[in-house]
Amino acid sequence: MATRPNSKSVAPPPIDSPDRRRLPPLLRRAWYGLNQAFRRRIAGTGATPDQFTALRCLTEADAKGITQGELTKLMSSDPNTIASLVERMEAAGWIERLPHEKDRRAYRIRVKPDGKRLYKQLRELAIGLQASVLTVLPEGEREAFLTQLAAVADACREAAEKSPKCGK
Amino acid sequence: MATRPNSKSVAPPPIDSPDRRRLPPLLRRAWYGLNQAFRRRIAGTGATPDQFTALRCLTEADAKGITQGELTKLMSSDPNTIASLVERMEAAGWIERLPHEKDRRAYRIRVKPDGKRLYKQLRELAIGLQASVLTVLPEGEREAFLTQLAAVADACREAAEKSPKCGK
DNA sequence: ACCAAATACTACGGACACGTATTATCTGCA
DNA sequence: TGCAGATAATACGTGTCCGTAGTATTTGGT
Repeated sequence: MATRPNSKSVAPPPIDSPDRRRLPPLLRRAWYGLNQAFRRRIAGTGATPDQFTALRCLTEADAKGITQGELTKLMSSDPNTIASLVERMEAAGWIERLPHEKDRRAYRIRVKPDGKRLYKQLRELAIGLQASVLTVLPEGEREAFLTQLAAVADACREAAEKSPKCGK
Repeated sequence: MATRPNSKSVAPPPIDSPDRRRLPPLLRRAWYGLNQAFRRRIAGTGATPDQFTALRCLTEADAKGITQGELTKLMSSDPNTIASLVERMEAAGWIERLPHEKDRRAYRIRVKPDGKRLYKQLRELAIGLQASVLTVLPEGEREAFLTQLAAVADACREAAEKSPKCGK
């Protein structure tokens, strides 16, 4: 779009609006857009995007069941959030919390049959959505893009961990 | 790390975990990480990341003041969310809502002096954070990455709008 | 001029993000 | 062995995301 109106001067005079070049708004737009699209597509199943993410993490992890703390890390989330998420999913009958055999503080979370069925169903929709979104990038660019995004994501996480609630 | 246990077969056997190559988890990790890092860095100011985003949008927009609907689009957000966000910011004395001169349903939102001061302060922190995150990409790759991310973000938004709350 | 449809916002509610504080349990170390 | 500190969850509160529903106002077509 748009020829550049005034190639200011300096080195990076690439495009038009300076707004389309800022990382935070772009990430915000991408994440909320993707999330909203997925939420609407799966609305009929009674599940939410986060619940699907949890099911995916649990399904791909050790079949013995992982703890809430491990799920927290896998989902790049927060212990408090996971606690209530897991509570709702347990109430829905998709997962169960068994006592941990070596640590009486923790649980082992397992996906129940209903949860497995639900996951299969959601997974199809998720795959379709991701594919349709990624087609906006030329085939040859996708891998490199995802690699860069992974590097950025790690940098974001690291930045977050370096500022823990006030200088340590 | 790990050497690959069994390089299954096919063409793209690039890295290890297939997990690091999925768009949704990467976006999630990047967005939440960035958001959390920023929230912690600005905790002392009493503002939240979203409130900063709103201040930025309002500041960069027409000085006459925009409506909540326009702010909703600028923030890739939702009318309901914006309503409560604006309510809190008005209560904090950072913005004001004036009657719109042509549409009695709408407001014109303006940034008050306190809001402008706050914005300047937050902006410094935001710039620092964004810069430090982007350094993980080689200088020469950043522009292309942001361009691709913008394309993906638009695709996500479009996907969301194509699934409006149940087939239209 | 009139009315249906669209639009700007509000009200209410469920789900999530995440900070702080508390309880129960585990671990490391003297 | 004994105990401080770390760790797994929970409880509670504020802010945000967003769906549904309702009110006030504007717009477009007749």
